[in-house]
Amino acid sequence: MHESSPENTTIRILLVDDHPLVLEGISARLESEPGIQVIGQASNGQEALALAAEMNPDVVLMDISMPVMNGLEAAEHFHNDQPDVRVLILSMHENREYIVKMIQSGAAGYVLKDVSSDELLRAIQTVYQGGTYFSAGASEALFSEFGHSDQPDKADTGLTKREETVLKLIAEGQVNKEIARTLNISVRTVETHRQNIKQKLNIQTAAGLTKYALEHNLISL
Amino acid sequence: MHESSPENTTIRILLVDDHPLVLEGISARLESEPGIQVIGQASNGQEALALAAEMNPDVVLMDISMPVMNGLEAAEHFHNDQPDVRVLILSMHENREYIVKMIQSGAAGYVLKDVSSDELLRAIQTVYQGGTYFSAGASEALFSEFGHSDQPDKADTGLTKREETVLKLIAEGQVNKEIARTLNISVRTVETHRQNIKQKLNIQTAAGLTKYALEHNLISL
DNA sequence: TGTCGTCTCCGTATTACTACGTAAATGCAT
DNA sequence: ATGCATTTACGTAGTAATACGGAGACGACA
Repeated sequence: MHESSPENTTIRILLVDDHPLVLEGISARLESEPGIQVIGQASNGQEALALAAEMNPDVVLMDISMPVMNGLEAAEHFHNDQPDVRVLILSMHENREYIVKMIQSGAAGYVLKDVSSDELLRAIQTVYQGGTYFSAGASEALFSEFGHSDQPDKADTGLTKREETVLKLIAEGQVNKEIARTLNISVRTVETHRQNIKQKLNIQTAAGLTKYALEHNLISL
Repeated sequence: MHESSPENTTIRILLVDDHPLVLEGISARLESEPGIQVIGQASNGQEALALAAEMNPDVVLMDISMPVMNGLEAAEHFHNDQPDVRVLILSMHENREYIVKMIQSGAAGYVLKDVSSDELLRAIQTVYQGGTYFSAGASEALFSEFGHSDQPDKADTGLTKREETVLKLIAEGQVNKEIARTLNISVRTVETHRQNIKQKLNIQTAAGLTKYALEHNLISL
């Protein structure tokens, strides 16, 4: 990882935002902090990637919505091409989808644009040290989903219990004959269930059924 | 939320750990910090809940494994009964299951016991302000599960490029005829690919192929 | 140059699945 | 007890997929 005593080291930051005003504002706030150095600015993801390759920043502080290449794509590229760079997203969107996507794209943190400079500083230090930071709104949005919404909530499929059972077995890759043996019913019955399921879900292929089952948390990988 | 300038406010902390030594050590380290005040100590979850009800701490810094009532249960109780209290878990376990469970129980953060006091301080401030904090090891463990973690790591499948392409289409639910049209090849060719794929992967059904494709991140839901 | 792997295509026979339909037994609710 | 959904099962016909097989074109690499 990085240094063991980060407060003694200067964290080199690349700022990425398509609004010059925002860029300047944040830059000014950060520059006044000891231990923080803004080594570059970019106005879109493409620029950011190029600049980062040159300057090798510790942390990229980046907006999501940008022209040319948005923060999402950029984060992915960073993650693949320059994995040492920690990407901290600075966004106005409190949208769960966004946040989850960002994390999946390899971002190390997500702070909302209404945070105090104090909190922003802390976020930067956190991600710099390898941690993960979500500001209040972000973490609420995030964990209300997978966190403590108790169950992986099996959505209502409109299927009967038996049909769900059959669907699971299909999704797991069993053929009708195996399913019949498993459930101690005839192959014909399995076929009937299979038909009904496909009809109800409007899905044509076995592969599609598996995908459906996974999407709806009937089975897991 | 709380104060807007937290560095001017004293964060009142309740320490919970069943090892007196750990309790003292952390207490000493934290007390030397301005802005932090350890207002109480408890040696198990039950004590912690009782003490917290009296003293109304801002942050509960708590171990997981404890006698009488462990951190998990305690966190749940805090979440339900004293939701204003921010629970920060201090654990030696880097186990994903643990971390996920803690979050589901309403913990606001999870730091490993090997963190620096500097990082611990930052974690405390973060959760105090309503954020979520995971130290490096914790966030790695956490997000390797539900997100993406490091790479979507398209594992080596032993399949050729063409076969992977076909597999993707199969997994998406296309039938051979559609795949043939999509790729501008004959149905027979698709069949051949399909056979080779199944043979290589030792999978019998289309559903199984879909599952495989998902497991190996060839497609996503 | 020659071999190897890949991609392409086809034939034949068999098996699995689909699309329709029918219908009996069961359990649950009104 | 009657009605309704569910689960079970079968018939027939057709389509899709599989299990074998062979084979030509092409590029990479030795």
